[in-house]
Amino acid sequence: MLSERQRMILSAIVDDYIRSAEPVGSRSISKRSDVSFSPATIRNDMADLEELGLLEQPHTSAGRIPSIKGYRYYVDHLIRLGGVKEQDVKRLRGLVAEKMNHWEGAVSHAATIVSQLTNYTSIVLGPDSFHTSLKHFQLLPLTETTAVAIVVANTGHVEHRTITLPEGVSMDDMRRIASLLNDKLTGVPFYKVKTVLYTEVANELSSYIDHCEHILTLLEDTLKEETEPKVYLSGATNILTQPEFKDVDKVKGILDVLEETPRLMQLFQSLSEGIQVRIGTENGVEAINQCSLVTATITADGHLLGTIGILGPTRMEYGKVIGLLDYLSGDLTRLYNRLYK
Amino acid sequence: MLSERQRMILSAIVDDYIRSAEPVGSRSISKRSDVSFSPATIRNDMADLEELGLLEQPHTSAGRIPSIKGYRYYVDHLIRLGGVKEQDVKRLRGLVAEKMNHWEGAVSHAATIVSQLTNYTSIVLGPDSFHTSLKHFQLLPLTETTAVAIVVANTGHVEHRTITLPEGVSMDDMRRIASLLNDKLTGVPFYKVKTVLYTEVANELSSYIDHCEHILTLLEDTLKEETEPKVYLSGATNILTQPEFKDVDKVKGILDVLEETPRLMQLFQSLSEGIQVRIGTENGVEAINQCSLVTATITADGHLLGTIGILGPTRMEYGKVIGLLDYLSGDLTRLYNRLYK
DNA sequence: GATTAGCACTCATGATCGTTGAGTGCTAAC
DNA sequence: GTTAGCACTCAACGATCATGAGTGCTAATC
Repeated sequence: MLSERQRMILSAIVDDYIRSAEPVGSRSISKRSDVSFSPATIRNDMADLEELGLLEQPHTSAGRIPSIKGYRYYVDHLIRLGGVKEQDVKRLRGLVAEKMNHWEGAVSHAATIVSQLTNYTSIVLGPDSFHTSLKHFQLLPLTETTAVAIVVANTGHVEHRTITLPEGVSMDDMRRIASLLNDKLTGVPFYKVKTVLYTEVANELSSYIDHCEHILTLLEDTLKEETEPKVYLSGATNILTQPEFKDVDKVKGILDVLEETPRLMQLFQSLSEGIQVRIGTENGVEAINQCSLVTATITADGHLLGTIGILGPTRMEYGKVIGLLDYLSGDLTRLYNRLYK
Repeated sequence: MLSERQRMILSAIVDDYIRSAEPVGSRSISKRSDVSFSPATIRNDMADLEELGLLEQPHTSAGRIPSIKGYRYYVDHLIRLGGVKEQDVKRLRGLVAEKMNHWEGAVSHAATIVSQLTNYTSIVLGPDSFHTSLKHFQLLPLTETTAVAIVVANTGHVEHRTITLPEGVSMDDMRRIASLLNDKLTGVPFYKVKTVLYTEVANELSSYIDHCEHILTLLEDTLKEETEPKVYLSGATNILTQPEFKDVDKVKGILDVLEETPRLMQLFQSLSEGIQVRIGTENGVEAINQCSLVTATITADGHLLGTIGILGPTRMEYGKVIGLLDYLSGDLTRLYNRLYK
């Protein structure tokens, strides 16, 4: 149980440290206009807060900085959400503007804008395979033995792949296969596609084609890429402007995670709906122990359409970021409804 | 005119500096087993080489490092091309392997492998609009008022975009437009598409549809994306392992260029065929004054199919990199021929 | 005339050491 | 419970100095 004054002090220390990136001393807090206690009083409370694990001291004669637990308390109990600035609203308006008729474009554009407005890194995930289904499958011949397979999802996302026809399978065969796939698979969610492929489709296919397995593997491969959500990244280098990341080696680890999509996806595992904040080690990824990730899900009638994440130092402007994400996720939901309803 | 000994000394300094990243002194050269001159002699030559602008001295009592002009001379006259190592060949083999039947996949995979083998950053450009043509155009309805436009290039590259139908234009109209486009545009190189669109297509279109201009702009927009070559980047963070880039601010500038595709493309302007080396300021881009870029074009019967670039510090292992690119561009050309001939 | 040994000189690097000042914890007074 | 006072701590900074790698020059040697 924290006293009112302790809460105020913790809040002040977090705010100050977020601004300055330097340990905060008792004197500088007592000087604030809204504070009427002497440094000594504040020191006592600071010692208590440190005992509770909410503050840390880099060394004996330095001020205090928030611990991860301290940030957590701040985010859960003390934070004041930042409104979105007038000028920022204007830029975001563009996303739902009349001319924007391209979901993927809007989403990736959102990533860019958010990273610019916050000066952090933004990571945006497209819809996952649980909530997208196959809309259309098509084969376009390129040469006599190659063709482009095109997979369209109900979100308008398109994935493609060049395939080489197996020996003994003609382009005509493939055309028939394509139309069979459209019959059987249209409307099927992607996570079920594999099952349907190996039951219903396999059955019919085996009746008039021999090299069944080979073709099925080929098709499965082609459809698999759709299963993984698309990732849009923006402002990856913003982390370099933060004073606590002046050290190249620290930064390397973080940028490496950003560069490898699978490791990046790991960060987004087991997120619940709405806005979520993960501070430092809470992320469970060694390399970004010193970063926080704020995520917001975009949903329309129960469907997860995507996730927006903002990655910055633990010393992140949580209030501003959460406010922005809250606003943005609403905007994107509206856009989605306009496009696909 | 450099004497034989001066050439040998320059070569030794470049080699040593590439390895160690530290200024090279006269003594360390004279110690090499293949050198039989005293440090004093070497010092005299070093002074001459410095006068010629081929070497530089960080400060009076330090050894010499190559200047940009020095690297240039080295690359043009002294370099010994590195063969490709057995184990590296094995990894590259995978690219042309039977199972690899996907040009874009191979190209992006090549980028990854090269960046790993060299520890530099690799940048791979897909075919540009001068050498690709439209293979197929298709519209797939998503909802009543939206559709996915899919553009397939003769390389197998696919670009897509969700469009909202203009008022008063039915899905049937669009279907007719799509079939008209396929008639008129199939086989047309992308750089000519815009012209054809506004002459031949516009003519016929206006005869049975009113809102002609709006639709044309929409189509032009859709096709435009294909005009810009795709960029694959890999190993962007490798630059962080170089000792001369321990400074975060230096690195930020470089990574920023890599993050923004248009600025990245600027680097590839006006490249001639074959392998080309651009050292430091020769790149003409402020932020990467301290980097070198080695590029190789991939061509098949006169068509530019792509470009592979390797970006590293000016202190780059030119011999190894050039050898690797030479090998790789041959491999990719073979792959292309197998896939599309 | 080219090469080399010898030597004085330069200068970045790194260690040592005292100074400074921000900040703390404790005690005693308010 | 709050605060003034004070001794104490310690990172950061700057000054000073030793070290040594490397140079340029001169004079001797091949």
